[in-house]
Amino acid sequence: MKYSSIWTGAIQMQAVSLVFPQGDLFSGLNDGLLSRAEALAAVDISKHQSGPQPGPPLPQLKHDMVYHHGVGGPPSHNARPHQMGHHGMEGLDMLDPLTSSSMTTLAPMGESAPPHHQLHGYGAMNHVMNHHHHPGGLTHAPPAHLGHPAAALHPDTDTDPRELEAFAERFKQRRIKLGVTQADVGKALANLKLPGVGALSQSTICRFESLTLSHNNMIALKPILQAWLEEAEAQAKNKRRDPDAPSVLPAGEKKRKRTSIAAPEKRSLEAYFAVQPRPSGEKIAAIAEKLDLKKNVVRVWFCNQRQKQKRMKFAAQH
DNA sequence: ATGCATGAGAA
DNA sequence: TCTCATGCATA
Repeated sequence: MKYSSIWTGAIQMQAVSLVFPQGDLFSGLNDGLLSRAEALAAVDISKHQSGPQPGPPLPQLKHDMVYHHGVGGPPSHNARPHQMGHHGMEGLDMLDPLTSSSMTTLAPMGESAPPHHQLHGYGAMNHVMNHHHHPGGLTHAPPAHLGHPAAALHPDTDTDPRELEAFAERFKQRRIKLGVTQADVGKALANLKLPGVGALSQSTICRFESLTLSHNNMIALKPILQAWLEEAEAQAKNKRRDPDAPSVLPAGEKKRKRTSIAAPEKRSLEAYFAVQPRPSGEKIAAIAEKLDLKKNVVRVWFCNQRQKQKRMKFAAQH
């Protein structure tokens, strides 16, 4: 068995705050520069705030809060700046995956150019497309109710992060009490037959409970899950359940293969991300080549990374 | 519980 | 092309 921890040796070292000309690093995109950017970024990254990007206009500069895992814990959120796998000196003294190109560590992503059939077979997708207005930019601070509660009337209460957090917590507990799994909830949602609401995956339910969804997503899902919870508890109370189980398990669908990015490459990507969260297509291509990854893989990685930043899990928000 | 991915819709 | 909501696959 292999139970290797990715954070190979958390070599601690003083965080050296290096300053470097960011412009040069990416304007050229040379091997050396890339490596250097990676190395420097790896050390300097402490907490980047997505400031106004010089490139594309960001119409929806929302909040980007720190997140951390460690769900399942009490509602007490801990404030803690997230940190990536800090490794420090590899780029400075040694270990430079880009230039030395001796990354013989592992390369599980063997598919160089397979007939990528992107089918993901599964024909019951239902999107809870809700286009709410954005929280405006921040995660908090409901204006001011001038006196009356008005609980379910306006978004103030519904969008309150603390309310969501509280609900998620309650939801999880009661769900467990009912002896229902996250996957069960997901499927059961379809049985609720609420307009536009179908089944959801275990992933989504899990993320809801752990608040690892975007603020808007949380808000959209809350009423749905709340509805399920009430229904489920009602049935549990009556102790009855009609044995109608449509278990129409899909026969055999093609399996999607999950490419896994090795630790060294991942560290590089994180370093690049620290200096430029939104690299252009060309830069992505260059990075992909350097790391010997498919361009699409790199692109998607950046997309997902950006999404992560926007997730909930407001640590020091309130 | 979370990493990598898809797809629709917005820019 | 990016964002956003979601999901499959997997640690």
